[in-house]
Amino acid sequence: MKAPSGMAPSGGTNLDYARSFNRNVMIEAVRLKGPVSRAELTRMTHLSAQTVSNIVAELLNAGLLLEEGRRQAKRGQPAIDLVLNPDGAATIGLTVEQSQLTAILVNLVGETRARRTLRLDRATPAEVLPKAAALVAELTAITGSTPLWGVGIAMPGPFAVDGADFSSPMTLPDWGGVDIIGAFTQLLDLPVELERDAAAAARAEYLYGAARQMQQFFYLHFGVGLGGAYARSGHPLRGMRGNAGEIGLIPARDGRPLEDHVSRLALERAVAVAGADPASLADPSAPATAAWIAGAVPELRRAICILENLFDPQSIVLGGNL
Amino acid sequence: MKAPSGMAPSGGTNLDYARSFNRNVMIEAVRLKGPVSRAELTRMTHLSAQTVSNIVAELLNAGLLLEEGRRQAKRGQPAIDLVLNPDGAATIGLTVEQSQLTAILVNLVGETRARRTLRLDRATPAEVLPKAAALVAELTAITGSTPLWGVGIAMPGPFAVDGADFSSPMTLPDWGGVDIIGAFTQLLDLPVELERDAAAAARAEYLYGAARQMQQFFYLHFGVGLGGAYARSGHPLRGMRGNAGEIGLIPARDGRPLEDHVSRLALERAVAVAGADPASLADPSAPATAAWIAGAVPELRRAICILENLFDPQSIVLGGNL
DNA sequence: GCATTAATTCAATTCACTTGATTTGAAGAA
DNA sequence: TTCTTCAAATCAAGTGAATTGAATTAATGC
Repeated sequence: MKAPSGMAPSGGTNLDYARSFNRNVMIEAVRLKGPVSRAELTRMTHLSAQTVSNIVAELLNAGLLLEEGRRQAKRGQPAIDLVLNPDGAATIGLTVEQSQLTAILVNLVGETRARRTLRLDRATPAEVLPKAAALVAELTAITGSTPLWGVGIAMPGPFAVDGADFSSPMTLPDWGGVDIIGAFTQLLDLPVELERDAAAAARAEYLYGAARQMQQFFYLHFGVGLGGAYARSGHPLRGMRGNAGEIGLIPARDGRPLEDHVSRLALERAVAVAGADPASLADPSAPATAAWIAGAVPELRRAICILENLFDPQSIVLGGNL
Repeated sequence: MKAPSGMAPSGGTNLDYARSFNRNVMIEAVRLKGPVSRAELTRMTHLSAQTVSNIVAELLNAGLLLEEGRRQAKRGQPAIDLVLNPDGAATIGLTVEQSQLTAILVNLVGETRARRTLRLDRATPAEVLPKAAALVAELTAITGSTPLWGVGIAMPGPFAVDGADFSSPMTLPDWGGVDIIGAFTQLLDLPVELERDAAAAARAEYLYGAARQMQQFFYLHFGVGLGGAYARSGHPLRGMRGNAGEIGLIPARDGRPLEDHVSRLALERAVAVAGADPASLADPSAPATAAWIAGAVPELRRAICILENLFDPQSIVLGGNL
């Protein structure tokens, strides 16, 4: 076993890699296609029946799969349905925001088993890293004997780019030259993945939400700002610096960032300027809100047209809190 | 050997697939990194030295690689440089345009060894398919004993979409419901790949042109219209229907497609409207041309800004004939 | 009860890659 | 010249993930 786990960018395959690859394929297949039999997995993966049988036995033994009784068949031996064991493994999701830090413990079917939040004075590395370690330790303690696969970190985008004046009001300060993945990996001693908030949300939609089974889609994330991510087979397009999909920063018709027109921050600002009651934000019939919507919709429509042409996605999925 | 060549969308791996995968990796490595030694390939691919040695022997034997003499080293046994055998294999590129059909025979280092062109009355399947078969047969005859890997077909984008009114002046008529790849595969009895013209051009830039070694880039294709493609590891993003990257169709500030402002067709139209000499098209100091440029540049700048934010590419590569 | 059908498993085999030891070819030192 | 050092490349044996082909299991339908 010489190859690093994962696989080098342009590296070759070996038996070890093929092995773990096929285990992943199998787990993914069960996750996506609900209850399936070994025979169905054989047809889906193009592996031999024997191989599927062996791998399934292994995964059952590891507690990742469960047998769910036989199906009523027409002819032949009835199939045995297999499902994911919801608590066969867990992952931790860590969300870093401007003024708070959230950690959730998620099981294999996307259920949140625990949640912890801490307020932050300012989301600097010095403040975030130790607090994150504490939260992760706390959640790890809960897992007990169920294996913990790793930690997924979501941070507001776009990521700062050294040298370039490439930022938005959403970008976290003080993370400029930091090797974020490296820092967290060393700190937590667990596999770590890092995504922009919108990309992380897109993955969640693919795994457990509206975009399940969607081969490819663009996810529009209405948060405080406006983010987005294109995902194929559940993997968000990252781009050179992890900033692909930042639709909030594309120029609107007036040349300002789209985010200035279509986002919660924009709505809040519009309502404040109109001198309206901040409580009326969510009320589409309030005059200030209605006026804002009238202005935002055409901009959004234009943006969606751009997305359709540049990504040709199967679907555009909307999410966030707006 | 049960798995189909290539690999099923979500299929598993087996020894056969790993084998061909590693051969591909090796060829790609030699192609990209110029002359390399077996030892360097070992480090690049993370395979064992023995495996690399075996595969290289195989590829030398197949005539795909050549040994290029020893290198002057400092210590240790000097390395033997390996390079691609330019004529170890060939591929055919087939370009379908509105009124002509072009086939080129390309060797492993991207040199065109032969070119054939036919005029078309109209690029319908009934007219294109037999003529394409004739051209391919003609070029195949030239190859002699060098293996022919397959045919890459480039067609103007966007591809027609059934039902939707999703087309541009560039789209070929009459190809609506046609299974293009299937038709050509059956006709030519060779592996066939199909891309939009811009995507095909992007692949060429990656393989032999300005984007060599570029992990990811957006390619802007100035043809008659305006096309584009985002490519990662040389593979263009295809989208749901192969139409991803169609930047010519995104709305400009006035709501019309960008292509109406930035393209050769737009320039021709502008010059014609101004009543200027069509020959002055290429002269940037001609008044009509200069006026057109002044209008097109800001639109193009906006588009590039959109690309930067949506794809976060390493670079934007320009190509085409403008 | 017996043939039929399909899912699953048993037993033996295959083969791409790895490991560990060895050989090869050159530079540098005695 | 001869020996040592170093790195590249190869030889020979072994590993293990997957495959193949035959056998087993569990239901339906006659």
